[in-house]
Amino acid sequence: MQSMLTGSTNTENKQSVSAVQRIERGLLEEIGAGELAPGQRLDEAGLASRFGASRTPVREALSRLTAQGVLVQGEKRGVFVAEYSREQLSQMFEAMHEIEAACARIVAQRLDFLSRSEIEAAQAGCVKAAEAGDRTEYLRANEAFHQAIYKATGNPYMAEIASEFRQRTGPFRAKKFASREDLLSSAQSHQALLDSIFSKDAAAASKSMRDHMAVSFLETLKAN
Amino acid sequence: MQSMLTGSTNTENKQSVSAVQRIERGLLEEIGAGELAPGQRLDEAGLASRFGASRTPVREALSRLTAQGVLVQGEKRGVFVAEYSREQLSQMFEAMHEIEAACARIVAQRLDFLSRSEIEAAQAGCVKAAEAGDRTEYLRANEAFHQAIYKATGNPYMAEIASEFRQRTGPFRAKKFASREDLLSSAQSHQALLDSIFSKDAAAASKSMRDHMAVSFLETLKAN
DNA sequence: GGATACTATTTTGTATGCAAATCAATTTGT
DNA sequence: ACAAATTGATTTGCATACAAAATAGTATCC
Repeated sequence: MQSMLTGSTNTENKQSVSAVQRIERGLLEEIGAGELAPGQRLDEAGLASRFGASRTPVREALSRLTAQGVLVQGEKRGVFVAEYSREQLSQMFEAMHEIEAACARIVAQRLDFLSRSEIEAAQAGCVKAAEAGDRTEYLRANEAFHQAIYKATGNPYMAEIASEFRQRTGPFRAKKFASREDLLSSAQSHQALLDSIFSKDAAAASKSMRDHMAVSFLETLKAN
Repeated sequence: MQSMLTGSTNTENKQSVSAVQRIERGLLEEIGAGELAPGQRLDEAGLASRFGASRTPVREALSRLTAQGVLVQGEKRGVFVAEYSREQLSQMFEAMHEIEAACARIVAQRLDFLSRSEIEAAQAGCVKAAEAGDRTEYLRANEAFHQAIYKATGNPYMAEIASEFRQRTGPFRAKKFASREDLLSSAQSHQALLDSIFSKDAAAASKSMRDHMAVSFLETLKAN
């Protein structure tokens, strides 16, 4: 009778996402999408009612996101969506720069067939979105592209920190890509990077990624 | 009258550390010192009574440390001190490798007088501890040395992730340095690195750091 | 004797309540 | 009229309580 309620099918059970996880994911999504702007204050009670939970899980989620650097604790009161000065943005991008370049170097040295397919598929998605001029779709495809590269390092820790920085800079990068030309240009830059990687030239791969990131940084600065 | 009690002098007020912070720091310290070994299970209630607090702040601290990767959630029940297989250790060190090398490269390009003094002071501490054969002191000095380099990058985010990896690998690296020779050798390796950095040779600095880290990794593997 | 089912205990996740801290606003004094 | 102070309203941090989940232990049945 209540067996239907107590849990979904045992096979493939998605381990009944805890409220904390729901809230954490939800917030990340909203921040990533720019719905919660940098500098915005987050009210515990408000979030609690909005997510249909009590303050306790909200608190835990905020805590974790703060530890990840997505949120910051204000001087006195309140938790805020992390907001970075231009100097901080610049420093953050420098760090991203280094990490992404390291990823590219590693991938160039260690690429296997499966990863190559995945990366190529992701790039195909980027090209398609760029040609269609679909900005939203390109943002998603671009994300997948970079994630594919991280994954191809075969090193979950590299992937982890790279993803973390991506998340932290996400709200700022989200303002990029004003025109269809920007999308096409970005996709082209991807292709240059892939050429280096697929030719297993670690130094060239690293440099291509640096170039790509440098452009990305400039665009981001312009947009913020 | 009570002005003495309500707060220490308003200048330099240490903003009355919250219980969460006390617990978080305490756990980090114990883990770093190896008192809490990798794989050890952490009991919420136990920690609560041990730190003289309730489960709520303990929970928050555990949550944050989990987000930082210092702790991991077990399959079903319990939070554990992160424990890494040899493969995972290897991957973690590879990531550290890359980050530390990037730091060295940046520092070589950007070294200012103050940072140089700080690094040299830290290195002096390492040499002194090594010559004295004081392992405990060397571990501390070595930590200070690496932190000085991170700081010298002028990039808090690079410093942050580098520190994070240092923290995560800390319990494993702590088993290194069996003999006085090991200490001296490590200090010598530092010196080579500094020579590269001070000569502003970014490529050489990066390579020196890689060499240093490679040795560190091998020693760590042997000890674990 | 071994396996399965049922109960009990430990443990986690969430809710609520309360006290201390911070911010805002009104009032008071000069 | 403006600065300082006091009061009032949010809001945070922590503690406790309770319910659901999971493991361990026990008993029962074959």
